[in-house]
Amino acid sequence: MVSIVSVAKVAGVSNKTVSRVINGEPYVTEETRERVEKAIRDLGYVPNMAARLIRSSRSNTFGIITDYVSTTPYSVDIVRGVQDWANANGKTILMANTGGASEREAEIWKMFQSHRIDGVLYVTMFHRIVDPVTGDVSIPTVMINCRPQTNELLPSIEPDDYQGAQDLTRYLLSRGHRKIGYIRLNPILLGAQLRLEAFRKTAGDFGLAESDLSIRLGMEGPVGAEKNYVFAVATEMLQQRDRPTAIMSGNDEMTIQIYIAAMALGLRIPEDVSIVGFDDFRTVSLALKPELTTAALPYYDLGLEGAELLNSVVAGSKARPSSRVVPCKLVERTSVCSL
Amino acid sequence: MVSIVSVAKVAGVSNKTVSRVINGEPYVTEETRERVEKAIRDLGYVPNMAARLIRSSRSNTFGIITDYVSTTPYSVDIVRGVQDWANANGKTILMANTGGASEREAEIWKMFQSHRIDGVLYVTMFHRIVDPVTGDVSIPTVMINCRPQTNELLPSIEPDDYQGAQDLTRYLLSRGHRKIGYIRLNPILLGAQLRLEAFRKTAGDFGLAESDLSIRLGMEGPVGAEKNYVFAVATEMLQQRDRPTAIMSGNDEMTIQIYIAAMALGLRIPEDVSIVGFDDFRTVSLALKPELTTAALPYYDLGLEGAELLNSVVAGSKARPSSRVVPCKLVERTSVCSL
DNA sequence: GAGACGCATGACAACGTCGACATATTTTTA
DNA sequence: TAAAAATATGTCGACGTTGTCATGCGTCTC
Repeated sequence: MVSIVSVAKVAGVSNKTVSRVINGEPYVTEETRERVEKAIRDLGYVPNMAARLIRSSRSNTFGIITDYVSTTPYSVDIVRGVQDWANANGKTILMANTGGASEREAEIWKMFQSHRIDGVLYVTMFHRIVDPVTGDVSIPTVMINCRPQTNELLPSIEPDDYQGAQDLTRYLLSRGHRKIGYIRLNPILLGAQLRLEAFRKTAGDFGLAESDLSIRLGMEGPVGAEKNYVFAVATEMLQQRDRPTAIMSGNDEMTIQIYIAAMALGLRIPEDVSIVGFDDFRTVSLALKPELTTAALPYYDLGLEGAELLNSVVAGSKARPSSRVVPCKLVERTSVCSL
Repeated sequence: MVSIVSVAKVAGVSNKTVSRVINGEPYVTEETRERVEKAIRDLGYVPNMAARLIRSSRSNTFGIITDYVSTTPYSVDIVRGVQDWANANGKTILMANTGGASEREAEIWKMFQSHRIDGVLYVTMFHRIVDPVTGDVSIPTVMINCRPQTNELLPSIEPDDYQGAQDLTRYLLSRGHRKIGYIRLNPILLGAQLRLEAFRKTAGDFGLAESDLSIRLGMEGPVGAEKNYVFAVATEMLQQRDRPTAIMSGNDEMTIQIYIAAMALGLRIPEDVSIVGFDDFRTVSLALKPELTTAALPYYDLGLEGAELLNSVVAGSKARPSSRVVPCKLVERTSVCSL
């Protein structure tokens, strides 16, 4: 493998001078710089990060530790956000995935440490409360899409589920809907509670009675092996004499079943029932006809800002706000009509 | 940072002995071994990979380079497969994502080289023909879900789209369907051609005439900005007097629109139209009611086997078959009826 | 014209680990 | 019981890089 020494030999300078050129340090004549650069090109020299790390003990690498990538397609965008940030800022990304196993998690932290990672992004695929199992390894960490339970507060970045659901509820209210159904997400998800709470509160504040709200559970059970009641629940809800004029759904995925339930009953969307989702999972929200009005979860931004935040934590700026929340954006399409 | 030297000092042995313990080498008394292990635990020592690499020039790291992770939720499972393999075999994974930009791609190869990566997994999110832009960097490489165009044959692993579509077609034929509609994937995808070809050939061999097949284009245009005709095309197809009794869809995602089109016309699935998808993208295939019969793309296995193959390439076993194909599995659910 | 200064370069050590080789101790063998 | 072999441990240097310090040379200042 071609090293700094071979470059130095070819360029007829000391290896330190080559190092200077590589790192753009001052005090190198234009002429030597060119000679060195030519030698680098000719030999196809590429600096060895490992050697660099060993000297400087800064790896310029962040680790991402995720729970269930890809069992769920949702929040992969977080990872993309992180990668784009890393790319733009010359950092490298080491990725590992627990699959939900906590033994595995401790191993990963150890592995990260053995690579002398500068910081860790702890990413969950569902918005939830978790405690990282670090196995007595301590590396600067930022939590994305989740929040630590214990008080050893790690900084975190989360989506604003509450505000998203609030916006959607207000949107429905502003279109004149007064009887609204709500099909709940799996309650083990933090978003489920926040969204429901926002719905209840907003509708209540507006003046709707509990009886105007038809709230039903759509899913429950452990992640990856949920029981799914959505279709049945939606069918039931829409068969009521006094059926809601709009249904709000825990997420976009669930709206597929709501659409189908409605259509099977001969109801038109949105003329007979309006439907809104949550997430803006475009594979679904754009495939449904009429296209789905929903609240976009800011996954990509979560990743981007999480990396940024981690970077500042690593750089030593402390006294950071412990938790930051990123708003959801209402995406208006055509699944809601005005009454 | 605690190093092998500090451990040696605490345990009262030479650093070489510590090294021996860490690497499980023979010729260490049980007693010293225990003393060293205790010191390691007490100090929380973790070996420094960078230093190891610098000595042995084996990084034990694979790089994954992907095009569009997460613009599309499909093939993230490939990545999971790779990660699981890496995990089981003590390898580390460095991930980078081009976003489709080839300048970026060359940078990534350079970055990989600077980390002295052992091998690269070149992963595309759609089955297609590509030429890696390595920028004169050469590292052992395996292509997953794609195949190189030029003759500088890199080993590759691909899904068997042809066989998958063949199985689905046979399945429909065996249920008595004799007029079958087909809504095509975006033709820029390799899978689109293979699947269509298999459909045509299988139906033809069975004895169906071209006129029994109603083949229409569902999508076209550049990835990420496709034009989507599926809903319109499906509606049209189902309004024909002589409409097909079954529709085969380019992928599962498209079937959402087909379901909705059918239901909007008052047709029942599967009594009035049978529908099959492709991919087994479970967010869709399980959410649809009736649940979708489809062919599962072996993404996870692609990743697993790709990593395995790369490993053997790196280890120097050459003369490998240049391209391996992994079969798709037919997943029977309830969206098809027998006539 | 002598010291001070700025620039350009080089020599060398050190980072953490492990391979090659050396040495010390014990066990086996003839 | 001496020589040979096996076991246990240590010394030292090298991997590729960069930080520290030293050196050489030209220019400026008083």
